[in-house]
Amino acid sequence: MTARRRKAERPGEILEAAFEEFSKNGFAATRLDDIAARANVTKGTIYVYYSNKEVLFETMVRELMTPVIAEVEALMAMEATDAEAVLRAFMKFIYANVAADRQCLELMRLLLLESERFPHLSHEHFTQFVNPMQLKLQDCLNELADKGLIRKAPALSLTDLISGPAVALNVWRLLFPFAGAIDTDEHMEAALDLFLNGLLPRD
Amino acid sequence: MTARRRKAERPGEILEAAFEEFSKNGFAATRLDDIAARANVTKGTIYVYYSNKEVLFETMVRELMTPVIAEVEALMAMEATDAEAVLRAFMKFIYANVAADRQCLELMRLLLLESERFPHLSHEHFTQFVNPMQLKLQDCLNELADKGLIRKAPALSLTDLISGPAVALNVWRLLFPFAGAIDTDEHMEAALDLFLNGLLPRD
DNA sequence: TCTTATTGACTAACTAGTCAGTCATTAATG
DNA sequence: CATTAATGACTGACTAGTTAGTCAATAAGA
Repeated sequence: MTARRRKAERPGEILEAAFEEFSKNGFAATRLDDIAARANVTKGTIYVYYSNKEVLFETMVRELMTPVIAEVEALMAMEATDAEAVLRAFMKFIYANVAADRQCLELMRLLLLESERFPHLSHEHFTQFVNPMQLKLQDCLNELADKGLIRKAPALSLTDLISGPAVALNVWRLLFPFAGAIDTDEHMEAALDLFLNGLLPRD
Repeated sequence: MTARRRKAERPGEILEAAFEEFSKNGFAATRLDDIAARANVTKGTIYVYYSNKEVLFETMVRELMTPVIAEVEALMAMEATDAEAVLRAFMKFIYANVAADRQCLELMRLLLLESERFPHLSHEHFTQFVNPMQLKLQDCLNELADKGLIRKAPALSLTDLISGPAVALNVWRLLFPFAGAIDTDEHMEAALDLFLNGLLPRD
């Protein structure tokens, strides 16, 4: 491995190690020496690439947020012609970006955890990801309701209900990792069916 | 204020202060001196009542959990004779214990936050509160389905979907306190209607 | 040889936990 | 009732340990 190659890879390796350590212990309880050890460097090296602990943390969290934000664009093309299709697309998107892998999981934990120290991180996440999606979903639901394709239910004004199952699944996994694994697709299909048809019998 | 009266009130005052500081900064980033200052004592006094920082934290969290656990008993008497009544009772209970006040809110944040350092706390919360409730809800849903009062939907095997809205509301408030306030009752009624009737039009 | 990534020993600051001492209150004594 | 002794809640200065951040020295590649 040449020195140049190492230099190109170091920042990523350090971010990876930082993710593991920060998501295990949170910002304050994580030692830079531990991150360094996990990345197979020493603390000094970290300071070559990141000016301090806070910058390292923020960079790491932003790294987690990037792929999420990129996908929002695609969703904006959605047309409200079929209730199930719209709902399925949104829920797929939400599950994929909230409850899909450990990185999503830990992103939420970190945002919750450090919202006091890094308030602008959750604010960014809101303006770049959550809010645009909610607004688009609101539009679609309104349009579907106007066309008579869905009921004019009180839930229509609370779009967060649609993302509820994915968020709750995430929290469940974070809080109770010892409880059995839940299949993400099954969870989503169940939620979708519940939202479309409700529990009361249909004739 | 006599010395004896002070002695009776100190532990509670310290717990109160500990709640404020810990929920603001988490375990590691909270200074005992700050807790002491908030409780209008000095650090030494804290050690008169609590043997160390971890014990103080655990005592404080358990204090938050007690009222929640006490209420579970009442729910166990529920009979599955009416779908809406059952669902409303459960959701009322869940919203009341998950999203009602700041203490519920912060309890969840703290459990999420410190699940690595204090795993037995979330485990306790699970066995004493979450799991009993889920089992009871499962029973009720099964019975309602057997009686034909609700559809045999896939959601029936995923009882966490029912608590989803309350959990999601909680997360929403923790993550995005800057977003406008959401009325808890309205939220619950919307969720209830969504769960019972679904979005698709009914004839 | 020269450049540059990396090291690791160092410091400066911070904080959990300790403990000898203070002082207001209460109880005992004359 | 007045004085003294005992109590125990509380203090705050101190120690010991930890960790973010620095920088002169080193080693490895070009």
